[in-house]
Amino acid sequence: MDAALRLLEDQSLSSLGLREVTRAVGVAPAAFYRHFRDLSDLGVALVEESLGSLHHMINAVLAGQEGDEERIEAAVDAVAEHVRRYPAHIRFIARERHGGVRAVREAIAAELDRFADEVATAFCPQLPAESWPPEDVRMLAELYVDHMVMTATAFLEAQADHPGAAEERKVAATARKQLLLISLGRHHWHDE
Amino acid sequence: MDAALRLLEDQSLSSLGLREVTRAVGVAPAAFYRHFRDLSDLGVALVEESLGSLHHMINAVLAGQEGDEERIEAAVDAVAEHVRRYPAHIRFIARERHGGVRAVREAIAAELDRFADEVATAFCPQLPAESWPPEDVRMLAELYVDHMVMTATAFLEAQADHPGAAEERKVAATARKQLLLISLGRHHWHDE
DNA sequence: AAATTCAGCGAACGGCTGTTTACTGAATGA
DNA sequence: TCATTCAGTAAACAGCCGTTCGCTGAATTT
Repeated sequence: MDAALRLLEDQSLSSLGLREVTRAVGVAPAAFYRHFRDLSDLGVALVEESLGSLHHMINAVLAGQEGDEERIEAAVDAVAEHVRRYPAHIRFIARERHGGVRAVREAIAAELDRFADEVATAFCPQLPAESWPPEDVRMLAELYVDHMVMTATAFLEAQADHPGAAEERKVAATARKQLLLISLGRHHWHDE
Repeated sequence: MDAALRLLEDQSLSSLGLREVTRAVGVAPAAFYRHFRDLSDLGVALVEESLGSLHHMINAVLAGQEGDEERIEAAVDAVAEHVRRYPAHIRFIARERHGGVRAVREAIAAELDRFADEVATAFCPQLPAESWPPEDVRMLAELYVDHMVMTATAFLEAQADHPGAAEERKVAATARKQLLLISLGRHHWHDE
């Protein structure tokens, strides 16, 4: 799986060859079948590995009980740190989220749906129930999850194009402002 | 290009074969080289075709001088209609935006940057200049562009999973609410 | 009318692909 | 201790891949 992740840094899963993977590991092609049925099978395994670590990070941020701006700061920093530590994982997710392998796409979509559930239940107690019906909470959670993915890929491109930290700081500043803007909207939701 | 777009509906560009394209057209493999140097060359041509039509649509919506909610309605409807009309185009963009072919990724990023420029200049006259420095206008424009792409791919998945119009209406409702929330945040930007 | 560009042709090139087969030796468990 | 699972092997299979070559006929230009 590590070898595959490395190869997937500059190609997509649907063009990855089985032999290519075994060659990178230093193993006979047939040995692949001892571990995976398919390349798409390997793909869904990589989805679980890649989104598992992100999952822990998200929960940690969600558990913090700070105010709006502190939480935004913590979330953006956590995403930045995660991207710095596991760039290949999140590159894989960004690439295959709409990629050519159906099973992998569906695995990612299901996992991101679970993320949205958790964000929704984390935000629910903080929102006045009379102006936040469940479907509105859900739409807010989806906005947050999509924005997180968006921000993560922006960090990725920043560190790919420009190893220096300048571009990275610009991405962080933009992400913070966008989250602040969403927070403002959230506070004025349904108050005419 | 039409044949390639058709083949790319269920695979990504980096796994598309030159012979595969020529076979779909009914032409000898060597004929490909009369039109494109590479498959990535074909890719950037497809980017221009795909984002060109979207471009016109966006400008039409931006030119409309209605109020907030009317503009949101018009924008979401226009995106929905566009996805219905050119699903393969926008699927291609979603897939290759973070795909395995560098040149294509860069072409898409450059084009979306131009989109953000246009959104920024369209919104600029409506925003009080004292609370909206240029970089804040830019971050707003990027949020809108990313949300548009996000919404378009959501429509795509809705019509792929469920040919009926029910799922599609749900996506539209969510997108409208998210844009409304962003509008609220925009109106309360920097007013403590 | 002659010359030139153009798009396409068939054939060939070495090289890489996924998958199956039967076999091997080490680790594991009863 | 003996049987079984486990991970890996080499070899072979047919088939597809991108690319190059010289040639052809139509369209276009001069």
